[in-house]
Amino acid sequence: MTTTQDWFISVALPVPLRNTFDYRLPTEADPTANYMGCRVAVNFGHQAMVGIILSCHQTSTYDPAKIVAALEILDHKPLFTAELLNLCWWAADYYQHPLGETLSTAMPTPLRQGKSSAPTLAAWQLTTEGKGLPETALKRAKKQQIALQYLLHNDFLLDADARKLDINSTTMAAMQKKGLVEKVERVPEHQAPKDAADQLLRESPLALTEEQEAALSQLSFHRYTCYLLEGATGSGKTEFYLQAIARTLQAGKQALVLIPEIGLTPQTVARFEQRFACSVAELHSNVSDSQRTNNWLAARDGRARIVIGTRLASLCPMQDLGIIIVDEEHDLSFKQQDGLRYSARDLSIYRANQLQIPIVLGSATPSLESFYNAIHGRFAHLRLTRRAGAAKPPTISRVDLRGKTLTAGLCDASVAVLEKTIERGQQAIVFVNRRGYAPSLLCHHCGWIAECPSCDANLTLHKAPYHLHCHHCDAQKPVNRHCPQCNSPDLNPRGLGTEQTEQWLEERFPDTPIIRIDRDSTRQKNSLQETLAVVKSGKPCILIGTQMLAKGHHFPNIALVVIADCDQGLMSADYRGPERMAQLVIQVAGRAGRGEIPGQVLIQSHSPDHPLLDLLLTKGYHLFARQLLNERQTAFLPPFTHQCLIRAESKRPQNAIDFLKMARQQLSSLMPPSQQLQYLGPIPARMERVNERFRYQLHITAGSRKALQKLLKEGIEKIDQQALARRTRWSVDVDPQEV
DNA sequence: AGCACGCCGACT
DNA sequence: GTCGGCGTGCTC
Repeated sequence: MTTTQDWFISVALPVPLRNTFDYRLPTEADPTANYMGCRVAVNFGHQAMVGIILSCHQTSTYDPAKIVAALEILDHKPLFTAELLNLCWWAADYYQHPLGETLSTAMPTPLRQGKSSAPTLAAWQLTTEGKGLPETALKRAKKQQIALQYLLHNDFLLDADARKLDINSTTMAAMQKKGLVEKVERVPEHQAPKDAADQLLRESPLALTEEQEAALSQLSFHRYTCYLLEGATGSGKTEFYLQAIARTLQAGKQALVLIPEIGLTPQTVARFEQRFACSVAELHSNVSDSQRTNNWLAARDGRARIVIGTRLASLCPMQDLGIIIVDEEHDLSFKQQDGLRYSARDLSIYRANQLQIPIVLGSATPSLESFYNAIHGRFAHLRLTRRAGAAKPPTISRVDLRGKTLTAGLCDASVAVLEKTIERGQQAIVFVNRRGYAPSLLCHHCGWIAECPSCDANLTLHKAPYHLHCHHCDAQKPVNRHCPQCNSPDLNPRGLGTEQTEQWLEERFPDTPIIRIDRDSTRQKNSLQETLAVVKSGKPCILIGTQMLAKGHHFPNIALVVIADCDQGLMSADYRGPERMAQLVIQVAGRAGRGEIPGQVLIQSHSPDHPLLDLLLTKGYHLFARQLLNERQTAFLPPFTHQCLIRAESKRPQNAIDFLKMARQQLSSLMPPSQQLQYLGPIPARMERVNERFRYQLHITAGSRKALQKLLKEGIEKIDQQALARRTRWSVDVDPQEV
């Protein structure tokens, strides 16, 4: 006779430790049950924590006398399916991150904190008073009457169904005030909605072009293939996704759609909801914690048929996943930049492979990694070359800035074209890649520049409100009236920011709406959608914005796009600069001329003859990408090699440097440098000091991914054992995006 | 990561 | 005489 006391569970806890911890099963638990993937509350050290049960066994390698009982098992049904657990295990391993923290990042915050995982749905129920009403009551409030009639025939009105009946929350609130209805929590029924095809679709699909049809016919739904879907803006990528998903849903399986971090994209979601009658669950940071939890659980239970979200959605449990779509796969936001530094794209490729399902990476400007994989046959290459409908590709021209006077970042020639565009009643976009008024404040007399006291960075001048702002540590201070060095009052803004262009254009085009879209403007106004309504109305206006504006919004009346400065990408110290520049140019060009209007793109540059820019504009992204790949191959750079970056930071610079020296020594004693393995560092990070902390890094470049993984697995373990490792704040970044 | 324990400086 | 600085060690 065994009791729960004889059973041990291995628990992963959200601590930066690379081992798991054994506990005894709580006495009330059932030793025959399978608790793998369930949360468990435990005492750990001096505090209570929530961990994930990894396994259950009758022996432990830890001294049994020291093992205490876990407090309580928190889930009836595992939060982590075997599939998700395997995925997280892989991620923890590949990205060298502790498993407990990895599992923790996969969960929505309330679940992390131990809140109940019993999924509930908000619903409305009639009160006794409400039940007494005749069906014909509430004639004067149409929406309320519809709700009443529904409730007289059904026990509950789910919030989700209310939306389908076009009844909003104010209607229900009004009825609640009258005492007719009350709010209740309903446990969702376990339906397996394998609807017939005609019930899945809310609208009929668009007719496919020959090209789309051909691409779609290449998809196989019953085994793993990674497809690179390369298609220009407007070539119908989304329709391709929609029809691929429809076929997946018909087969009774779920779809996962990953999109870049939303700057301006509720549109994508709307498009999915418009097409499909089944439930679409959103998972991104604009969804409230409780809603996110509900959606996460709905995905696990199969109630959500389509999950659409940002990179965090890639770590969501799916009951029966049938396809993964990664839209704008080249987008940097798919790589997490702290904690578990995972790439949602790469993780999803692994996931699709494990599940033996298709995955589609879509982009007009594929990342060099994906492009390389497509060329070498690891990915299936699908191409959509034609713009759907009447839209023609825009004309792209370069504006030589050499020797030209610039006003608010624009030269006379560009302003003249802007003017003509507005006169024709059309809309224009001006891209400026820095927010604020000017990236620095300079003393004209002695050359002093306003610097951040905590970072190696200049302070950015903002005018609305008027202050100096550090974009790296967020410090803010009032603008100096006199130079602190020479007391001269002659302090001038230097360089260009979005506010400056906005201000000048407002003076230059007093009768035209000037709309600025960047992180500052969207933070202040919650009414982004209203602002955008002006744009959608099609009336002449000028939009000014950072990259944010380039991401997936569709404005039909944009005739002109001006890129104020594309030189930064060309001159960048980061070897990925040109790739980014090209992606921006092509993406931005896609904003121009999507309706009937022919588009025009002006690229302002001080080096308009730069060979890479020339190649991109005359030969297109494909040949440009091939050229970059050649350069990368010669330079022993990704995707021909694989990199890892070990970062360390400390208030005392020597501390971080010493740690990295030790790390390098440990690693190179395992695998000495060779032609196939290079170490570089410790070297200062691009910005050495941020927020009073000094940052250094060690670069490791390896010819093979396998070798790099082996080195890291063994090396990190050794590094971890050193005393220095505990004193230093350090992290590992496998496949870094930013070097 | 947290948190406690522990051993040295400026304060009521 | 104490409050509190952060170095070191530990967590099943």
